[in-house]
Amino acid sequence: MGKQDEILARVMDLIESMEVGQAIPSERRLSEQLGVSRLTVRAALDELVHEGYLTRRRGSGTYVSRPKIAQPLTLTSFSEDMRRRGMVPGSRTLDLGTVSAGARLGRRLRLPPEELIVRVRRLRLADGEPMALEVLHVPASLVPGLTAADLENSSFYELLQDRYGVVVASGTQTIEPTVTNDEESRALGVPLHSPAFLFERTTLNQWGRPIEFVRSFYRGDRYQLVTELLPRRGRDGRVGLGDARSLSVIPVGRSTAARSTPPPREEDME
Amino acid sequence: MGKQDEILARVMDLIESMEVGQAIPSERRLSEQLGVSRLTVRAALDELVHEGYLTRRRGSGTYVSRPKIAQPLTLTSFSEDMRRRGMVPGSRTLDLGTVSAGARLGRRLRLPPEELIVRVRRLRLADGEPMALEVLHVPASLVPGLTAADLENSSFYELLQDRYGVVVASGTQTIEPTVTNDEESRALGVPLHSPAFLFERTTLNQWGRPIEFVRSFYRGDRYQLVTELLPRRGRDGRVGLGDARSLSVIPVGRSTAARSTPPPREEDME
DNA sequence: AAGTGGTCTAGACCACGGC
DNA sequence: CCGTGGTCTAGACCACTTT
Repeated sequence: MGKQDEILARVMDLIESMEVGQAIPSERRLSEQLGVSRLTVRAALDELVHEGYLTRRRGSGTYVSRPKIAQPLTLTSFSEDMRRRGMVPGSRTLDLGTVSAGARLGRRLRLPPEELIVRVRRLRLADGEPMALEVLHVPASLVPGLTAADLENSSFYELLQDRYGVVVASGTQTIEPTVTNDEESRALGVPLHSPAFLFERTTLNQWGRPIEFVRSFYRGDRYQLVTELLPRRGRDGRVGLGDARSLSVIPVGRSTAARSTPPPREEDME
Repeated sequence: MGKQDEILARVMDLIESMEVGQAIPSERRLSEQLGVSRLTVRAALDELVHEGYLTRRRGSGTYVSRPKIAQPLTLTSFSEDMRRRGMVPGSRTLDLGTVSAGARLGRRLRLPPEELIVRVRRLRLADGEPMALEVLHVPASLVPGLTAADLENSSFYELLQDRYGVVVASGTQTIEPTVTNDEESRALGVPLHSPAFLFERTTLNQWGRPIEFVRSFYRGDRYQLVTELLPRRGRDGRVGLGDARSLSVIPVGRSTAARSTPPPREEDME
């Protein structure tokens, strides 16, 4: 564990005992008090600024920011995301079984087609309402003895780490627009052919081996992606909008009423 | 312009003259050759690594990477994005007119409802094929004398900066899944009720004043969002997948054939 | 053993904000 | 004016990869 991480934790504690808008001690003061160089302090603060906990004002100071409404979410932990939004997360396992991978899944998980995988379909709920339908695929050899109950009460990633010693290290996720089919509509409680996000995520462990492949259907009427666009100097010195950092998935809306097909949306601006 | 930016440009030039997989000079050598400290070199390389041009291997060296298939795109410059994909971008202005803002647009652009705005509908093409339908709204006072021809041949942001002295500084973009309506289907050449991304972007200048509000409909059969998920230590020291950095918009597929409604998609894994 | 990236140090100058 | 964040320097040690 580097000093930077230690500093980060210390400052995080400090922030939590402070009011929004208050200035934290200056970088020089912190480096002195904590016995590290200013650069080390800065590196730690950089992270907290990037994550939205702090705001810097040149010539003035560094301030505790209100956790942004569109605070970056993990894209991976549904439960934590919902809790951060003040909603009560839930999970209902629809079915769980072992099947052979087949060609397509084998390719995604880099397994021979005859290898066994555990396939779990589950419904993700927020405040009791269906938000997403998730189909999880994991090599069966990785999770011996996995039951539906295991998934109801704890994070799958925590389970992987604590019980199976599997550590997630990286992943890739693609996002597409789609419309719900018959089965998805029923599960999510939306009209047939409603707009939805299709997330496909492949997760790797520390050695680059695929751990899981997940397909999730998120209700389009309750989910929005938000990105903040930051300025970026072009190669020619020009300024434009660049990196889309801090992609957030935010639940929106409240209506539970059934809708017609195709679902209404805010009319075009005229 | 800081030294870091100069170094960045120098290294960028260097990279372009090298083969993928070759190692660039070590950080120490670069700092010596370029007459700056190693930290400055590192800061510059950090950016290039973040943008995917370079890969670091500890104990070994820093290598030119193949521009990733899912190289981070700007989300804002359609033309540049398409060129990076090796496609020929195009733009066809469907109509351009001046209307009063009204309540909703006025709110988005922070203008009184009676204020005039320029509204432009244009089709974005790649290799001659429609990819997206874009509706652009700009306060009329910002862009006096704007014509359809202006938009055909140059980037709108370049135009803003060069002719009108308006500098984009930040922005927020939301992304939703939707289905195309009648008009959008015709414009994009896809069946009615095809899945599509709806991007809504509000762009601000350096003083936080809204410059533009853009609604774009991207064909769901040609576009995918890709995010890389990076590990992130939790506050409790646990490791999970965290920040979704480098959101990319990538065009996919090639088919131009009309499809049924609802459009087919890869069948569910079984 | 030599060279690499990863981290850290102690100090410096600059541009900017607020007094 | 002084204190702030933003940038840069020259040097150091470590863990790691390569030979």
